[in-house]
Amino acid sequence: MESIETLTGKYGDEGDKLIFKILNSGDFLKNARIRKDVLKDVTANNFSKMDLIVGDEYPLQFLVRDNEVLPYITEKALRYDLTVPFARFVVQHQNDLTFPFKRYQIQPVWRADRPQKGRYREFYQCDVDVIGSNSLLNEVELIQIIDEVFTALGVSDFKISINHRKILAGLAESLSIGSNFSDLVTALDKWDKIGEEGVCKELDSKGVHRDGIVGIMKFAKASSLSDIDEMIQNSEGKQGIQEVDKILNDLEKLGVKSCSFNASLARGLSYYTGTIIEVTANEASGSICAGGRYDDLTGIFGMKDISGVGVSFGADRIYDLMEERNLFPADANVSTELMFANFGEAEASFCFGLLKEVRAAGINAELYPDAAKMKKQFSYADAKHIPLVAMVGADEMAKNEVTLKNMDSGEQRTVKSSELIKELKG
RNA sequence: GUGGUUGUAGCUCAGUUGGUUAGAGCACCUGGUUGUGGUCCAGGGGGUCGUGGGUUCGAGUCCCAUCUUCCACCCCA
Repeated sequence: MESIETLTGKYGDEGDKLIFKILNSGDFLKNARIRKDVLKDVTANNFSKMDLIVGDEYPLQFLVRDNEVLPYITEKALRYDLTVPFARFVVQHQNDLTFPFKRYQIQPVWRADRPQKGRYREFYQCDVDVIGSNSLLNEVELIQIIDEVFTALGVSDFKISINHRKILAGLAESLSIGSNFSDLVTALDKWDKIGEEGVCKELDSKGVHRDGIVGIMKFAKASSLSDIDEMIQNSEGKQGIQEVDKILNDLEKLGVKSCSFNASLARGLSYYTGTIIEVTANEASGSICAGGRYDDLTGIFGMKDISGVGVSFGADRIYDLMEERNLFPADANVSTELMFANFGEAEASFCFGLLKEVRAAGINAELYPDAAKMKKQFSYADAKHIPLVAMVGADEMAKNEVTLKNMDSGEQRTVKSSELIKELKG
């Protein structure tokens, strides 16, 4: 949970609407006020939508505008991402941290959106950030992490795209459309989805002039840095090109092949100022990891000249993708390696001693909690894919033995309980 | 936020032009097996048909409202 002012204004206009606001606790209307001049003139006499009146009640929205009352009734919100709260944390604890400061964080975030495929109201982000260093080595390292993660997970066709906000800013300046910069960003980012025609249409509707649109189209179709070099003449844009060039060169030396420059990558979040990164594996389900460099985020909270860069893995989308492609190993849900069957009170307490020893030896084990019928206990072990079941009934207990059953082959044999761990380890 | 869509057993779904006691598969439970699962056989429990109104002799089926689900847009992990 964050103060609402910590979050607003960092994610763009649309982003602000998607922040999950929390109604003040207690008598939340106590301090609510609304200016006279924004009060909608609704009275019983001039109310034009009488059909909307239900009995003696009518919707409050006809009386007040929500954006006018909102500041009075909500002062907290659920975190929209992990980056902005992280920046707030860094500023708050700046005296206790050593810079460059690195951290990872895995937590849920919330979006006040209508859920749909690949989009959740609550989902987990896994963030990795380095704050307090301008070095591009951080970008290189983060991209290397992304490459390693998706390779390890078996997502074979992932693609890492990078671009640079300074290149985009340079483009906007070169084309004299600086005032439409955010329109450029949101439109360009849809290139893969709605194509050239769609992007043109959107830019046109936002009032971008014809020459600007032509320039943007040429830019979006560029496939390499050298293609855009001549389109961008100002120093800011040139710096962006140089930075991306260096990152790509370093990655090549490291043998990372999954990353490439993508002119149409733009990213909507408004706090990015440098490199921007996005990972896709299946275009339909959107990005599964994204991030970038932000120069001013800590500045907003009162700590100047600290640059940070980070990426965020979308855990739920990655999970969906892996589930869809059957990438989870069959033994992923095997947690118990050995189950002691329960034959009754005396046998169970005997097994409890063995259970402690087995666990101390690093083997995940459990004792069935009830002295249920064997059929039920074995069904349980089977359903949970527990590979071994240990049986200690009256006979075994008397002889200090354990009967082990291999659930896969069905074989079973009896060993001395003192040999149990050796048997399991071997 | 805008447009559409869905709702029947724990899950996936049938249910004809409105007509007796709303079905199936899977899952679950019991027994066949007194200390043995994954197969098989026999039997069993479980649904105010999302909710609230209405039309009708009669509503899972038609009408209205409301909630919910999913999808697209916007935007994003």
